[in-house]
Amino acid sequence: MFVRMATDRSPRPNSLRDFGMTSESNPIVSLSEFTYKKGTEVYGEKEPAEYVYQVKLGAVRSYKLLADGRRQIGAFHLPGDIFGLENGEAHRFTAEAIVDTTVHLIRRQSLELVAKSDAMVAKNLFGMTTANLHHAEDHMLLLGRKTSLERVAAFLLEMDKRLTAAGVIALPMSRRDIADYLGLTLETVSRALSRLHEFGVLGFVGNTQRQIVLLDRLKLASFDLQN
Amino acid sequence: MFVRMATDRSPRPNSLRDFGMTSESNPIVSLSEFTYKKGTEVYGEKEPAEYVYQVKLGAVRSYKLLADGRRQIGAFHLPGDIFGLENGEAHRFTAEAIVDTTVHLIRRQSLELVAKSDAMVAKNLFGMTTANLHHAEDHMLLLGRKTSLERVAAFLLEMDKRLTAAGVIALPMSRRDIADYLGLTLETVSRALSRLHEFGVLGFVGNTQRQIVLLDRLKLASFDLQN
DNA sequence: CGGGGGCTTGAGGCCACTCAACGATAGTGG
DNA sequence: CCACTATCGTTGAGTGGCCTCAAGCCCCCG
Repeated sequence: MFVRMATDRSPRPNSLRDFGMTSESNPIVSLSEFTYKKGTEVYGEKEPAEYVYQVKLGAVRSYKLLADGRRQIGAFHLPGDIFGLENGEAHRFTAEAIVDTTVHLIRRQSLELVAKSDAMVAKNLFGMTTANLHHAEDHMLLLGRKTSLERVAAFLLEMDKRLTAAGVIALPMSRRDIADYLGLTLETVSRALSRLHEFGVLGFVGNTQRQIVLLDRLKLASFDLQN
Repeated sequence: MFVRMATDRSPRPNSLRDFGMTSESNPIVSLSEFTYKKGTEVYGEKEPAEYVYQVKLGAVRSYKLLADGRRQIGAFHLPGDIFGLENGEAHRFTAEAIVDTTVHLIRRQSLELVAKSDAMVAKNLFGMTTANLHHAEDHMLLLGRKTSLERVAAFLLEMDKRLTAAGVIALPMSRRDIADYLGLTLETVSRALSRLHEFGVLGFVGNTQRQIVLLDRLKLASFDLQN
């Protein structure tokens, strides 16, 4: 953890805008870039939260483990997403790169410093925490009360919104990751996808099973009972 | 909803301290008191969030429903707890009084006004949202990966921390409420409690099944695999 | 071209759910 | 104060949805 290779200083910290900063307003805040190899840890649960991250390219999973190895993924972080933002001292999840992933990172300390004087930044940090809360609240409903088919349908709809390009959902994560996100086993996820395929709701692109095209978004949505 | 009887103005708004205000610093903010009868709705999901609430006496459940009636309770609010705090415009859950419940309520508008000028208050609001997020994160792990026995054990340990008086856990909620909180059925909850009783981990007080005494807290904790 | 990881599919098992009966309790109204 | 009723909780029997275990295929990658 925290084994970091040479990083290049980003000359134009454009994604500071996501915290509510323009490049002119706060040229003090340093923004670094770093690439994690597939499967490596970005930070561990209960480690001190020193940085906040934004995915530039790739994908990250945030998860908790039980003592016997059972895993619950709380969220996937995709390009543009900010993760690792904590209010307390330590991280609440372990974060791992699902594929080779490039992130922007910013010292938490400097971010807090700016937030103290810039209300706009503080408001944006609050908004991000709120968004995380909303996602967790919706996910509790899924984990507590939805069937396997409903969970997988909901997952596809979420991914469709978040990472579809050219009509194709290019999933970066494995069936096991999906299963641990949805509170299922990988076999159950696979079966649910097969069923949706049979129903003509989705199709697979090429030879890989990670590229999915939604053929009938409306029908898919009907499998995920909304609240 | 929002059928409100005569409320008496509280002369000493002592619980404003929970937002980081002393009674001297902000005598402007009005704090009302109101009592909801058992089973009545405090607010509904997607209703505009006009007030923030603090439980003075009683208990409240916050839940989401699926279209077919499946229910997921996200949290129980017990005396001292603040609930209904939203960043967005609308409530994310429906809130109902589990038993006759007295709350303090404060206009959201006035709270936001104070937060704008008082950093301490703003920080406390942020902290409350963070606490809610942490609870939801832990609950995702429970709902996604724990067995029925582990869930019930975790529930008892949570309630033990939050509402034990004189060594007795006086549960305000029914088995159905517990089940909908834990993502189980009421029968499964009942069976789990019976098993824990057989194991000598807990006992029931009196004739009611809502008063529980923990006989072996350590053994109970061993049933809930920690992460 | 061999090895390994990822995915699918099948067979069987088990844990939690469903359905049902029953007792106890609390609330209601005569 | 006592039926009457509704609600709550427990327990049993049986079912079923998801899990477990296993085999086999495909693809990637050395």
